[in-house]
Amino acid sequence: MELSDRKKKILRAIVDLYIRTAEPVASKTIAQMPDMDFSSATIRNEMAELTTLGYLEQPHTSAGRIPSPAGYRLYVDELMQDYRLSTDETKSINQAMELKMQEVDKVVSQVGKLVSQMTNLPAYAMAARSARLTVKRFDLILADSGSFILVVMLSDSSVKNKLIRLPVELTEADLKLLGAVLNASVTELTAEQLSPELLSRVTRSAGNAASLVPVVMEFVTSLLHQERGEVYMTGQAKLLGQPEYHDIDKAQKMLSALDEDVVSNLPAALSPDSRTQILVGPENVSKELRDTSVVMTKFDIGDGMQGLIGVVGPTRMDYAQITARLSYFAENLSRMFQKNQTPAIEGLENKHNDPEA
Amino acid sequence: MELSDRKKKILRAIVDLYIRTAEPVASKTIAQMPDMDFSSATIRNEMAELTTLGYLEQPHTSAGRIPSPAGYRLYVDELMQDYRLSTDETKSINQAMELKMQEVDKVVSQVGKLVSQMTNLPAYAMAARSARLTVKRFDLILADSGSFILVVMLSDSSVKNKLIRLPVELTEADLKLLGAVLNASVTELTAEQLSPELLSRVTRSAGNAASLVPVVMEFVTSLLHQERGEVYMTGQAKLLGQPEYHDIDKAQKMLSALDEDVVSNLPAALSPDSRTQILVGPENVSKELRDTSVVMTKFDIGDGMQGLIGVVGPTRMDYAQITARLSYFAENLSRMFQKNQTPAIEGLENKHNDPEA
DNA sequence: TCTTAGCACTCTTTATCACCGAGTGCTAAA
DNA sequence: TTTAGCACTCGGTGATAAAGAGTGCTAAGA
Repeated sequence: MELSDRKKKILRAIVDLYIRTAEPVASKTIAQMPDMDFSSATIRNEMAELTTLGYLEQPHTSAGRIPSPAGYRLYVDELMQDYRLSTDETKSINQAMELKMQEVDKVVSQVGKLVSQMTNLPAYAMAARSARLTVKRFDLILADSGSFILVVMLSDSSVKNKLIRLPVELTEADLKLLGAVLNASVTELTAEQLSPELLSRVTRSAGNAASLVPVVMEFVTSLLHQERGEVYMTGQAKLLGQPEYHDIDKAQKMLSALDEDVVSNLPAALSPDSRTQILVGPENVSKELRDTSVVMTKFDIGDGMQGLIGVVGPTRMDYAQITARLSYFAENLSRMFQKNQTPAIEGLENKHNDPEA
Repeated sequence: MELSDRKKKILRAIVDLYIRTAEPVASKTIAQMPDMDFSSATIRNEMAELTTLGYLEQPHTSAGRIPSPAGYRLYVDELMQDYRLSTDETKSINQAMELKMQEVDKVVSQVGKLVSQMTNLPAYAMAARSARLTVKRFDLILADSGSFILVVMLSDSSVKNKLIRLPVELTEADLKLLGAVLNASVTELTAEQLSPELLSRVTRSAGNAASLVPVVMEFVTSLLHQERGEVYMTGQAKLLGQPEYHDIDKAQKMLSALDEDVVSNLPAALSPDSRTQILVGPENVSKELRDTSVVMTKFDIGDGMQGLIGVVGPTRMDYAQITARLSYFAENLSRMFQKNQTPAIEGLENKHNDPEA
């Protein structure tokens, strides 16, 4: 059932106000607002109905109303007004980005910090690899005594390497053969296309270097499969400033959940189609976080890679503003990475020499 | 002035108890302890003296005593009894390590999480490179159209690489020459030994590839200089469980300080000689953290690299236990890395393709 | 001279109670 | 359908009292 325009107007006013004040909103307060041409009694009646419809809640009899999760949902979907960034804001965002992005090594963690600063909320950032990732090219360099360096260039132009010890004595020619075979058979394949059948075919063609094939292929598989890197989370303390977390117990539950659940479950919640997504309260990944919401958005890093930034805050957060800032930030990032052309993020996954290698 | 044995005994008892209960300790409570053969009145007198000497504090007239920072200092330096890990504890630590360390990519962040779990306190972890780091070997691989991959093997056996675009057309032979020059002149040198004079010498010998030398050298310099990687911090929520942070304001100040100061200032506070270090309250890096202490310890990763793990907690933390666990953990880690021989941590610094490269 | 029992004093904590004010729901009138 | 009016509910505040914990000091005892 569709709400009347007046109900919507009132609901929007209530959510707007509650977001600003964090206090239950009274009918009188609404009635006094400039373009509300009804008495408080009328508003009261409407509020009573909105309550039975499930869009508002009442902490106790003699308090005002606060939005319910359903109320927020309706608000973010239909009611809220677009927030336009002021030029001051865009300027300060741009400045901060230029300043911080110099430390290019740590783009992802820096991005997180910036977002947190900008929104005054805890933020997380991560980079995710797409399933389309393939190997573009292999190189094998004979290093000193008994080991070689495997250099793998990926389709996103990042380069990974691994030092591998030789189980048997091999000549440079053996390695060259292996390299040729790999470049012929294993390039341009996505993770899914790596079959056991392929493995045995490569092994057969690899001559003396056959014993190396499993190690190499395992490395490749791990590179292509690894879909996300480290998740960075900062600014948790910012939450404690919000009135909903003045109750220490809640604050703690909340922060623990942030540490554990959010970080591991969020990426899964990201729908493939929309860029920006808002998870309100109970729609959230963890039940602990009933009064916590998440706003997240994607940005492009380069071929085959995407980044994810998001903030976590009380359900009563300024969705319009936060969403606007986050999107602006993401657009800027995408542009930066596009301009740099060579994909700037690399080493998001740390390469590694396994003990058994 | 040296304290009498009895004063020390009483002080120790008070600190021990306060660490357990977080409540001011009363004379009567001490007097009732098994091997205290004095009346509460006697204890009271001693406590009064310990207070004037600055080892104890009194929240208000009719409360018991709590240790002052000086009291804690004395306690950790002289009074506290070694905590011996039970076999249960060592077993569970070992298990956790085996389990978690499989995700070898993320050793450092995993280490942090583990330490936090083990101590039930916020923990941080980072890896630091020593100044002794040198380049062991260069390789240059001509990649596709107009770019090549620079592969650098460092003295800690980690391998770094960078994709560099060619400003001019170069042949494989040109690159080979450059590689030979680099391997002859720039290997085995620490960051300090890289001089401008060296740069020009290399440039002169590099033939057609001379224009590449600055880019290459800049990369090398950045690798050798970069003394520490990302600092990982987890488990902040654990602090909120501690009674000293039931005051939200304090909690927030504390957590903000953790985000900013600790992470950036801690490494500086690490003395080169001792392995484990305890910073009590005001000795701390940030003034905000008067009632917060830090315990940190180092572990060896491999030639030229060290790791740092630490926990942050209320001044009233169980130093003996925490120190014991941390040390055990660090020893285990050192052993792990030693066994693996090829240094397992790599990619702590993310390699990167600069836009201008 | 050192120890200890006893007691007055201080200060915090907790409970109780009354009161105020904010806000609602309902009724009746416009 | 809207609105004015009013009774009712309930949380918040502040004052007061009572209880409890612990100390410091004094004076007696070893």
